[in-house]
Amino acid sequence: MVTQMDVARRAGVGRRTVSNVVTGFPYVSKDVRERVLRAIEELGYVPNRAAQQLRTGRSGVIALTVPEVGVGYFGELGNLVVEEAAARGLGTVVAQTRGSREREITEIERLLALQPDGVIMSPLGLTAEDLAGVSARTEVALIGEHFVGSPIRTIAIDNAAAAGDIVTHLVQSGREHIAFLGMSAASPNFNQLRRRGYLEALERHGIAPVAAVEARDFTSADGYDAGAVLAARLAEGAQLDAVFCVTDEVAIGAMRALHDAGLRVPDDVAVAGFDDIVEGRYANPRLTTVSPDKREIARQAVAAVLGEPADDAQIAYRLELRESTTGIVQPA
Amino acid sequence: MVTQMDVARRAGVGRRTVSNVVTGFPYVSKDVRERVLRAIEELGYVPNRAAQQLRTGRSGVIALTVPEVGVGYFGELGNLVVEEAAARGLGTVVAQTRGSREREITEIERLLALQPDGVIMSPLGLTAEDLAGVSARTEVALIGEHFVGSPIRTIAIDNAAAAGDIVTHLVQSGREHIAFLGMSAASPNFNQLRRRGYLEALERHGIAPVAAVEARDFTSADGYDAGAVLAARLAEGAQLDAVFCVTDEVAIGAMRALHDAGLRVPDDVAVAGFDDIVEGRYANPRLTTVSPDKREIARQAVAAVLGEPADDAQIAYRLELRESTTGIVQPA
DNA sequence: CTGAAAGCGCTAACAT
DNA sequence: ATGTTAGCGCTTTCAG
Repeated sequence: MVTQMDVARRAGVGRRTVSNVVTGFPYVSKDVRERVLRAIEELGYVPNRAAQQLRTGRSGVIALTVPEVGVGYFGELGNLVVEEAAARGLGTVVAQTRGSREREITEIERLLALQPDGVIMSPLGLTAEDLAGVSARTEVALIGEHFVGSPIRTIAIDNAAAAGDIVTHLVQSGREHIAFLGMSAASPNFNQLRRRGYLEALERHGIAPVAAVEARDFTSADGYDAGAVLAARLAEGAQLDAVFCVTDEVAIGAMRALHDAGLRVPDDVAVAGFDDIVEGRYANPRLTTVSPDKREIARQAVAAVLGEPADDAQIAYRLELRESTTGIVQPA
Repeated sequence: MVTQMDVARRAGVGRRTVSNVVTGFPYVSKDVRERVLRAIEELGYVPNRAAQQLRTGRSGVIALTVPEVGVGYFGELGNLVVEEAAARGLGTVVAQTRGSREREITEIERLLALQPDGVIMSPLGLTAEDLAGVSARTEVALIGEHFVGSPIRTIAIDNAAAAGDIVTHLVQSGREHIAFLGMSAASPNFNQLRRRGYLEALERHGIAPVAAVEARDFTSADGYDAGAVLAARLAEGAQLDAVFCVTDEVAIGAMRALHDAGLRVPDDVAVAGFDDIVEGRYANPRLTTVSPDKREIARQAVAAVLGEPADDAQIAYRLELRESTTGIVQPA
């Protein structure tokens, strides 16, 4: 193994200087820095993480749990977190929890065993108590939804407000029979917030909600099934001209079901989603959705978990009004 | 932070003794061991990984790259590797490569930055040269397919032989027009091996291959599309009574397409897959497949990457003859 | 069976 | 701007 000392000898400098170069300490003459860099290159020196960690007390690794890795909203967010961490010279270890409390707990334990500097979570099944237990052991930041009453730092948009905005958009485009397509009351918090935003917005506009259609979960398949139910009700004469889906994936499934039932989106039924996943941008028709500033969420989550002072409490979002509600095709 | 010294003081023993207890050194009196354990418990002592690593030179972490995590064959295998490693007290960091060489390289770099004790890979796009580069930097074991001409330790079944066995099963159940459904020649090695096994078996039985149908990739969607092509050919009068699919996922998609086209499996067309993923066991009809001993693959891969002496070179497999080729329903 | 002590490779306080 | 040095927490040789 090549050590700092070897590099120092090769470059004809002190060990301290090598450390300075490696850690980016400013006061090193250009000439010396280059000599050191060359020696590092020639020797193939790689700093020993264990030694760094022992010395600094930081492992340079953060942990991340998401329900699904590499797919949909959390997949995109996860990649951004990994990128953001990498940009700060941090490694990221990721675990996929599938949203069940049990798996969330076992995966967290696995991650904690690696003694990361902090963990970013998108818990779906964990209780406030579980979270308190974890945050007693390491730095924690939550993304995606606020845990009511939890003191843990949380990075999220205002889900209810965003849901309200998109419902308002539907109303203003002349829709009058707007259904919510999501999970039931006993669902993750974000689902409830989005549903509440939907209900409150309708109330503000003096419009009665259409009987809700329940999705089992948040996959496209669930959206498809629920969309099929919706189509059947329409065929039976129910009034319906718009659907607000709890996530883009559900919306994409629902659009497919409506299409299969011979309905046109948005001519017969407008469809809106939430999260702005890439699949929605390339769906046919392109999906109207709420677009949270994911990069900013990732940035703040990493900052939060490193104990950096809080930025803004709330993350920005904007409406992406696309073909599935407007009928207007725009380039992706 | 609670250190070994704290525990030693609390238990009224030397530091060495604490270390002995923690590392499972045998010669510690039962009495002392219990005192130490109690002190550890009371103080909430957790050994510092960085210090351990610095001392022993081992990080206690292995890395794993798979094309997809948590889904299908590699998902199941990945979970088994994680389990196997955990049983040995090792952590596992996993990266998903999606099978492209580019992603494989970036993900490997990310993992290597964590300085794991070794890496287990299922490379799909890497060249032998890439692999040599990685194995120069750390212990490497390959799973899933043999890289021809690579000296790197590989854990795999005999893909060609297994493919031959399953084709022989099809022939012996009276099928005469057997198609291969997989990728083209310019495909990952395992695809080529399975295809070759198929061709050689047919030749042995004196049966001409049916014009191959090409799948774009190894997803169920690809299988569905290819299956639809097959169904169309059949409708046009082509001779076909069996399909051997390169993977279970492709087979499941193909079965769905055949079903949608009004064909019965296995009455009209028998379908066989490869890998024995759980979805196949619950598919309708249940899928005949080659079942590699995944647990053993995981075990040997972990052993190999830790530099333990080689076990058996070749992993066992067996044929799972199920409804999709036999017509006989058996409990899953 | 247990204690003393060396030292893994690195960073940072201190000195120059 | 660069050199000297202590010590992070642990495992392990060497003595007892």
